[in-house]
Amino acid sequence: MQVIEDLKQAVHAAIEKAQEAGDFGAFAIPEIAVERPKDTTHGDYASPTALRLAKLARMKPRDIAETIIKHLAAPAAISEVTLAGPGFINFRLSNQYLHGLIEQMIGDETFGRTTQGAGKRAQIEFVSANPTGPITIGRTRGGVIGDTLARLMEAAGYDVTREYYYNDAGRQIQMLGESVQIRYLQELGQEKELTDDHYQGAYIRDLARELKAEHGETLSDSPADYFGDYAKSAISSQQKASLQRVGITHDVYFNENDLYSDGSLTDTLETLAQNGYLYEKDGAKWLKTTAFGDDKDRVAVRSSDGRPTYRVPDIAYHKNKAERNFDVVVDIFGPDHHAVAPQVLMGVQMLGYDTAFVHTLLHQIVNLIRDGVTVKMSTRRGNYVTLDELVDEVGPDAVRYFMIARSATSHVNFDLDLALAQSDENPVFYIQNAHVRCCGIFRKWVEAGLAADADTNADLSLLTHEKEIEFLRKAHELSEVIDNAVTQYEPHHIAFYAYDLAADFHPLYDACRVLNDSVPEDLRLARLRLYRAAQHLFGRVLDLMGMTAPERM
RNA sequence: GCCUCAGUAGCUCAAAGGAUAGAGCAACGGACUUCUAAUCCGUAGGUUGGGGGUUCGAGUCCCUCCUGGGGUGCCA
Repeated sequence: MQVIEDLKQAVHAAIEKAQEAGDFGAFAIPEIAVERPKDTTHGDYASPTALRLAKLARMKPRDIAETIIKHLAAPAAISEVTLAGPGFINFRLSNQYLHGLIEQMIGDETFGRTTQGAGKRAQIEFVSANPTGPITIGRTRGGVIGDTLARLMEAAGYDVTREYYYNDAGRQIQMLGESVQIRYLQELGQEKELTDDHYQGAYIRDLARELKAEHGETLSDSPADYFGDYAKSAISSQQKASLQRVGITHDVYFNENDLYSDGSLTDTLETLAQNGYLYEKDGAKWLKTTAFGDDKDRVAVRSSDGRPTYRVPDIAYHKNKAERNFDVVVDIFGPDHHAVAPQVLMGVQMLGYDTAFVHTLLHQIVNLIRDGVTVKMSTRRGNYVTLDELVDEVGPDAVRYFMIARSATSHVNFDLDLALAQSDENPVFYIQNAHVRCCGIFRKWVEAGLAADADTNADLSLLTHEKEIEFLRKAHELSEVIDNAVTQYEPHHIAFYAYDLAADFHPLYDACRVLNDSVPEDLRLARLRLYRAAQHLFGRVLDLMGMTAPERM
C-alpha cells in the first residue's frame, strides 16, 4: 500500500509543480486516484488523473498526462512511467524493488502486514450459536468468514477480539432438556413422544444413551432441567471442538444471561422509556422503531409472560459493545438476521449511541451439492449436515477454502464431490501444491548433500526471467489485498489472491528449474532463494485463510 | 405486498466508476527418462436478465420491469 501512497503524492506534487511553472492554470487539485489496472500489461499501477482533470485544466487528457509526467519525480520503487490510452499514466515496479521483497518474505513472518489498523481495537462477533445442537454448515460459513476477517484485520494492524454471544437459558434450553428427557425415557422403554417443538436431531438420542450408559435408570424421576443442564454443557463443548477442527476459536464468550443478572436489561428498558421510545399497547411494550425508518414498531416485552423479546438483550449487548470503546465492531450474521440487525442498531441509537462503529456483514446461505444435486436440509427435523460431518468428509482445509472462496453476498454451492476430488478441478490442492513443490526442492537439495543454507547470500539481481518477475509482482500485491479485504469487509479476496498466486507460481516452477545441470550455479542459488521466499509466502497466505501448508501431498 | 441477496462464457464464479469484461472447470489440440503431471502451453467460448438515466467513461451508481434464493413471529 505504501507504493500507492507514494504515487499519489508524487502525482499531486507534479501537478503543483506544473501549476507553478504555468503549464496548468490555477485549480484546486482533487484527490488523486491510483489503481491497479485489470490488464497487467498496462503496468503495476495506473492513474486516470489526467482524464479527471480535463475539465478543470481545460486541456486534452493526453496533454495533461504528458505535462504531469514531465514534472513527475517517480518514487524509488518505480522504474517506468508511460502515457497510454486516452490519458492514463502507467507505472511499473522496478526489478530491484521486487528483488528486495524476497528477503522480506523470508525474514518477516508477518509479510504483507499493513498499518491501517495500527493502534485500533476491533471486535468481531461470529458463530454465536446457542447450545442446542451441532454447528450447522450455515453457521460454519459465518465462522469461517469471521475468523478469516479476524486474521486479515490482525494483519492490517488491528487488535482483534473474537467474540461469541450465546444463550444457555430460557425456553430453548427448557425444550432441549425435555427432548433429552423424553429420549432417555424412551431408552428405558417408556411410551413417550416428542412434540413438534422439541429437538428432533439424532444427537439428542445420543445424549440420552450416554446418560443411560452412565446412570442406568436412576434418572427416571429427574426433572427436565437436569437433562437440560447436561445437554447444554455437552453440546457447548462439542460445538467448541467442532469449530476448533477448522481453526476457529473465540477470545470472549459473552453470555446473554449476564445481561439479565447484572441489571443491563432493566437499565436498557428504563433508558428506552425515558427517551420516549417505549410504549404500551395490547398488554405488551413496544419499541418505536418507526421513528428510525422501520415500517412498523416491534415488541420489546411480551404480553403473554412479561418477558423481553430477544431484541432487548441484543440491544443491551450492543450497548455493552459501544461502552467497550472498540474502534470497529463487525457483526457477522446469516441471511435470517437481515431484518433484525437494523432493528437492534435502531435500539442502540435510541439509547443515545452513535452506531457508525458497527458494521453488519450478512452472508448468504450454503447449498450442499452431492452428485450434482442440492442436498435438502431442514434444521427443525434435525435433517441437516453438520460441520463435523463436513470435516469428516472433505477435511478442514477444503471446508475453510470453499466457505471463503465466494463473496459473502453470494450463495455458496458447496460441491462435496469437487471438494473431495484429487484432481486439477480442486483449487485447494492447486494452492497447497505450490507449497509442497517448494518443500520438495529443498528436500531434494539437502538429499543431494548440499548445504541447506547455500542460498543465503545469493545474487538476487540474476532473477530476471519473466516468470520470476511476475511471481514477485503478485507477491507484492499481498499487502494491498489485505488492506482491500479489510476496508471493504470482504475476506474472500484472500482466497482469490491465493489462487492467483499459485497460478503465477506453477508456470514459474515449470520454466525456472533449480536442480538441473544446465542452470548456472549463481542463478541456481538465486532461484533457490526465490523458492524459499515462495515457500514462506504460501505458508503466510494459507495461514491467513486458516489452512495448513503441507510439506507433502 | 414489503425487506434483502443474486442474475456476467455450457457450468462454478471474479472484477476500487476506468483501457480490449477475466479465471477455473467442462470441450478441443499439445507437453512427462519431472526439483511428484494434484502441473504446464495453446484453441474456442460474451448484447454482463430487459429497458431508461447519470458522465469524459457503467457489469459496477440511480429509476423501472422480469426471474430465482432468503427473510418478513409477542422464536433467536
